[in-house]
Amino acid sequence: VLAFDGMVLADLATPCDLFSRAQDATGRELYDVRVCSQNARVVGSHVQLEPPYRLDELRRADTIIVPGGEDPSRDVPDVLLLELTRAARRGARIASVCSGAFVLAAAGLLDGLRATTHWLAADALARRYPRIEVDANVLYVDNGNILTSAGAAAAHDLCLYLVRRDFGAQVAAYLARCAVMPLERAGGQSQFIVHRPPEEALSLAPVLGYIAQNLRSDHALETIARRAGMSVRTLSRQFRKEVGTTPAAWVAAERVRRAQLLLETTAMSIEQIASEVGLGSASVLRERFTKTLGTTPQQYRRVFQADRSQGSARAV
DNA sequence: AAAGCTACCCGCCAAT
DNA sequence: TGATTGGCGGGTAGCT
Repeated sequence: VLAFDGMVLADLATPCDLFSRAQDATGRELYDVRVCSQNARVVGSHVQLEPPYRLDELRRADTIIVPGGEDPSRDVPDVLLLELTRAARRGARIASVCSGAFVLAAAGLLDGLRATTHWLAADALARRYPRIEVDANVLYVDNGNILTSAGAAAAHDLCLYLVRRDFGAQVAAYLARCAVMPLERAGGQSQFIVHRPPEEALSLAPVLGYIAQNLRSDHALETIARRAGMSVRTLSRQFRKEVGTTPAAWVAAERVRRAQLLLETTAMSIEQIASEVGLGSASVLRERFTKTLGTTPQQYRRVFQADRSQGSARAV
């Protein structure tokens, strides 16, 4: 994990905490986390740090995490960019958090790739580096060895994703539980972007509420449109504008989210839950579940319920 | 797992 | 003239 003057503390701390807490079934630590910096002392706006490693550590790292800087327009030292490009050339995995994408961009690592950053900085990134395809809607983007993620909390999502990639959903799910985080958040950044003033944003709220209350029943696009008092086409557009997704996608996500809740808090059978959330059968639930969360319902339940019965001896 | 089919999404355009 | 709406249809994601 790279530290540099002016970095955002949380962007640095989150990967450190999450990765170092990752362990397999036998309790073995899965990552060797090292914080490195150019100089012995790093100045943040609230703390001064003395990271134990220097930049040459970047030559050994399998994965390099680059935090965001408080001022993205501030130039990072050339030597740092040099080490990053060098690391990229030898095939190291490099991931940025928040405005750390600007550092990767400055090193030329994002040219021609899809990337994300904090939604407030997305325009600036796109303007400054036209060769990057900036997507402000997602929490993170995976290009294989080059990854970028959105604002501070998305560091959680990114790290959990990496752990899942490296060691599987079980390990990641345990970590998520420790951090009191969902394994995967649906909806991307767009759910946090304010699309319009609050009063107006309410226009779809009653319909959304109704659907959430009646998940069991069928929610065809046309039915929703009628309930909202607008045409199908207009509903689709309004939905995109206010909610950030499409109606069908939102309903589907809502069903899975409710299923998660029921798995965590009840002893209902998978079949019962499927019908409760409006999914045709247990197999449909299963498929939707693995597709969006990367775990099976049973696994999810086991992991999240085990926590309750054990107490939280290992929790934070 | 494969396949057919339905419903959805979204670009486009005309109407308001 | 610009903004919004509603309908159409092709391509397709997802359900049975």
